Amino acid sequence: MTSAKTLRHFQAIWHVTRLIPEGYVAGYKLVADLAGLPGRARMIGRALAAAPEHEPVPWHRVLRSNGQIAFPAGSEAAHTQRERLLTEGVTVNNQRVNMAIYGWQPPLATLLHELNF
DNA sequence: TTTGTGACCGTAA
DNA sequence: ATTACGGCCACAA
Repeated sequence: MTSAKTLRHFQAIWHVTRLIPEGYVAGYKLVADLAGLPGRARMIGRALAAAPEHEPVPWHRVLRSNGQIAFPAGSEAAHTQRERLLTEGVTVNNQRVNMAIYGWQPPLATLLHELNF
């Protein structure tokens, strides 16, 4: 199973993901950075896939840094993610979201707190 | 143990 | 706009 260390990382990732407001999105890199895992964006997808159901995590608000839905186009997961985003008012064109419009900018206070400054 | 595979990213052609 | 590469690392085989 997952080591204790990995579980702590996953929990940090779930925590950060829950900070993303409804109607906004964030890239895997930003989530990794805020979770204290710089350079380890690949870990985010794994963590979100393993997110507990009873304490929901808004995984659909996490995209590639360029705004693309990471799941293969046409896949079931990509469909679900698009649906959830549209429900929250986030426009999706061609598997892609305009980050300049919907990209979440963490407040400075949040940055300082999450990065332990 | 080693290897291959991702819900990735930045850089450089 | 696209492709290629190297870095990243948990996980399964």
